[in-house]
Amino acid sequence: MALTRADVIDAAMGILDEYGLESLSMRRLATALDVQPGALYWHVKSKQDLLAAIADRILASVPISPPDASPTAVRDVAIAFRDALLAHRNGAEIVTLAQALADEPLAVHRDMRRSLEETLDPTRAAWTARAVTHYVLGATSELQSRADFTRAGVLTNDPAADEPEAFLFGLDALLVGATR
Amino acid sequence: MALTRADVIDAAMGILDEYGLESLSMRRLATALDVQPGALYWHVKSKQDLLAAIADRILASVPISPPDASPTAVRDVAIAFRDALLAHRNGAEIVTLAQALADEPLAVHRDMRRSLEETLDPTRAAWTARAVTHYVLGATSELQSRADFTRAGVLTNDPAADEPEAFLFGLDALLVGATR
DNA sequence: GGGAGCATTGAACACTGTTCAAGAAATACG
DNA sequence: CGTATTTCTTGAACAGTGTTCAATGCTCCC
Repeated sequence: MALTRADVIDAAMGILDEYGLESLSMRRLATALDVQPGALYWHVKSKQDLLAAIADRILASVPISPPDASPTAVRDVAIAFRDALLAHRNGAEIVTLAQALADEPLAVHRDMRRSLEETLDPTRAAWTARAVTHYVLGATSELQSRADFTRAGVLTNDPAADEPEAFLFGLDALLVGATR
Repeated sequence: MALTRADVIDAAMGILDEYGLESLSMRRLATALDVQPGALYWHVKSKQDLLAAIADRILASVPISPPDASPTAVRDVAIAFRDALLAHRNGAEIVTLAQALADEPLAVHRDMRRSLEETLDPTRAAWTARAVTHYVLGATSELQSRADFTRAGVLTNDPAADEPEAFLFGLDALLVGATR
């Protein structure tokens, strides 16, 4: 049976979760699929294209909040955003990369922005959504890269057991400060 | 005259500012210094070591706030932090990388934390300093990567002319929310 | 002048992403 | 059925990456 784009992305996410982003090379992916490296380029335009597809998959589990968003909708979305990133190794790094290369903002960003427009003017809503996105990606990136180093044994340091609490503190501070 | 570690870092920053991080390879750096690639490894342990040194240089211009820090000290430091990042192409990306690989927090982070301890308990001060660091790095990273794409012509989109205002809005929101 | 230590070379190793003519396999059509 | 067409894969190569290391040059001090 012939390879599918979905197969390629599936296999890529498998390598990602098991061995990490730094091990995800086109050659390794090809080997995992029992195929020559060149074959991948029929299903995927480039490695960046592949990473963008992976980012989409990672973010697919973030629910879209309903139009009649409650005041805490943004908070909930941000938490779901973080959870989605944490569900896959190097999730935050990949989404950060993909977001930087995309010309459209992330769906989760637009969602938060829309929710915020219920209580803020459009400009401030946009600014706040951007701030929350940066904060979530930054905090989660650091957490995951520390986890990577701890795994590799180069960091014996405990990777912040107070992280969930610290994350919520910063998130709430941002939201309270923006909507005060 | 023999090469110096400082020479290597100087040349690296020259390439960085003129051609960007993606062009900063050890071979290109060696060529710029009229030297074989292997010679660099006498002055620099690895490329990561080089990037860490560059990150230090980038952050060297951020002043250390005095011990008797005023209430707005954190805000000033965060602004100086951002300015330092913006002073060099891909500054935010490099510092993010270096920070992830370092086992000690950034000096600017410790500085903000110390200032915040004048008005917050140590735990919240630490959380807030981390949040601000993530926010500054995230916001500046996005700004600079958009600038990169605009330079390359792949993005005709205007890279957010309201950026300084948006940045300050998010920063103030975070600080007000954390110290309310 | 000779020796010690600092600095550089040149070549190689093991990778990386990507391209592309050529061929194989599957599908559609007369 | 056979042929033509599209879909997919191969194998090989290209141009680059970070890094290592024996051999060699250079400089400075005794």
